[in-house]
Amino acid sequence: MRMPAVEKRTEGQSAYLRLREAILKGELLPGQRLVEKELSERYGLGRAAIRTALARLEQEGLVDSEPYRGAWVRAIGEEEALEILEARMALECLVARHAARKATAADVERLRGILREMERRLAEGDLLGMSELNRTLHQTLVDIAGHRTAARLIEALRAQGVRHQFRTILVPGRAQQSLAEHRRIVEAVAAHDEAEAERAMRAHLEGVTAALRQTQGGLP
Amino acid sequence: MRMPAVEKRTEGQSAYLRLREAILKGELLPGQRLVEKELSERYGLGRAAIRTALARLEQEGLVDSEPYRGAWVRAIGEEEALEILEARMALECLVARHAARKATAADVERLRGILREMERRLAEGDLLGMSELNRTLHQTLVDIAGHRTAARLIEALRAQGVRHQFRTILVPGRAQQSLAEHRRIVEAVAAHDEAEAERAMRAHLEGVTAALRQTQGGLP
DNA sequence: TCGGACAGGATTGTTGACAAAAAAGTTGAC
DNA sequence: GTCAACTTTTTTGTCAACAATCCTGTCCGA
Repeated sequence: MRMPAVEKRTEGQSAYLRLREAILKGELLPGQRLVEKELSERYGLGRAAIRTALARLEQEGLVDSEPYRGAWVRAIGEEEALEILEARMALECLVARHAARKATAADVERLRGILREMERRLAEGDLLGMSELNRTLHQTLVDIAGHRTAARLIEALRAQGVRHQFRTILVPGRAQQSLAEHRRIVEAVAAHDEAEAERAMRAHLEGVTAALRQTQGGLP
Repeated sequence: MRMPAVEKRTEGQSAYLRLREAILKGELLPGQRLVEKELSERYGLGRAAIRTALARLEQEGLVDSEPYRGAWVRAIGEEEALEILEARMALECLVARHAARKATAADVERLRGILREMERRLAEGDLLGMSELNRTLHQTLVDIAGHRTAARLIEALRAQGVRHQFRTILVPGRAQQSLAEHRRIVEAVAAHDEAEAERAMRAHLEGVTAALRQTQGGLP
């Protein structure tokens, strides 16, 4: 599904993007029923488009459905959230290796720029900004790696795990630690050291996992 | 999408399963146009069901489409085939570790049973049977691991890579090597040795990768 | 009081028609 | 023969209506 600029989108494409975003942003909550007629009215799109979008979102793991009983936002439990992190770890280590192999000087500059911005945000106490840059840094590594298959899988996992991961930013000291971990990854990539890049990525995601375990039971 | 027994399926579910199978089996070829009306007539299903199935298959990576221009079976090139193997390697190593941690005596017996059957097939020169048992063994490891997220991802990757992997069975000596590699995995799982299970799985999939490189350019 | 039967309403699944867009074919000028 | 403009055909995208199924509430009998 090639995704054109806004003006040229089909209703089906708009429906998919808007519902996906609503789920990722928490406007549509885990367990919430997704009634076609209601969504159709809310988003001003036809029912056929909504149905198609729901099918797509279901394949992506964000929605569950049953014949004649409808669809709902899939709830990701604690156990699955950890599974998602483990799968991400496996794939992001692969990406880190590839990025270390392929990074150009410009790529490294870009990564270091993001690190500097992260430092700035941390100094301002802007945890949300940090979280957003965290994502930007990971996405940049994926871009540098140029491993499309891993990129696709990581994006789907990120979408599924986003609600759980969000809360790790509230763990005291996690932001500082995260910055140090990211710096280690970037320096390994800059040095074209594949094994160190993998170890650094693994350590980082183990830190995320630990933070997640620390916040278990406390969904915002 | 809970998948009920045949009698209770919606047309949408039937369409998805039948089209998916047709793609995996090579009845619908890479690059082939998937025209809704034609598929509707061929499979005796409504156009709406076909549309929904195509959307699902597209999310799964088996189909590509463009607005107003239709859908086609996605062609997986050599480079992507290797990417798929790399991503599988990352995830199947994770699975091997989990299987090594969790395997019961009954699980190990089951794995050894599959190995014995593979030996039988190899002795008979039945490469197709070997290939099928190869898949059974991997699936059994995934079952033992009980890591649903990895299972889902591996299944999608398998579906995408199946056409390329199929030709590795024709590489001289690959079947014998594969059996030895599988045996090493099973024994590591039996010994609850996570690190060895991971190493054995990595070595196995590296063997698959090497076989694939050996056959490059020669799609059947 | 409790459980089963039934009706009505809500929602999903399907169908067929029409709108919109792209692909293919035709025609005429150079 | 080539190319551009135009027309026709094919196919996808959308819509509204109807069919099918499930859920909920009510009623009645044991």
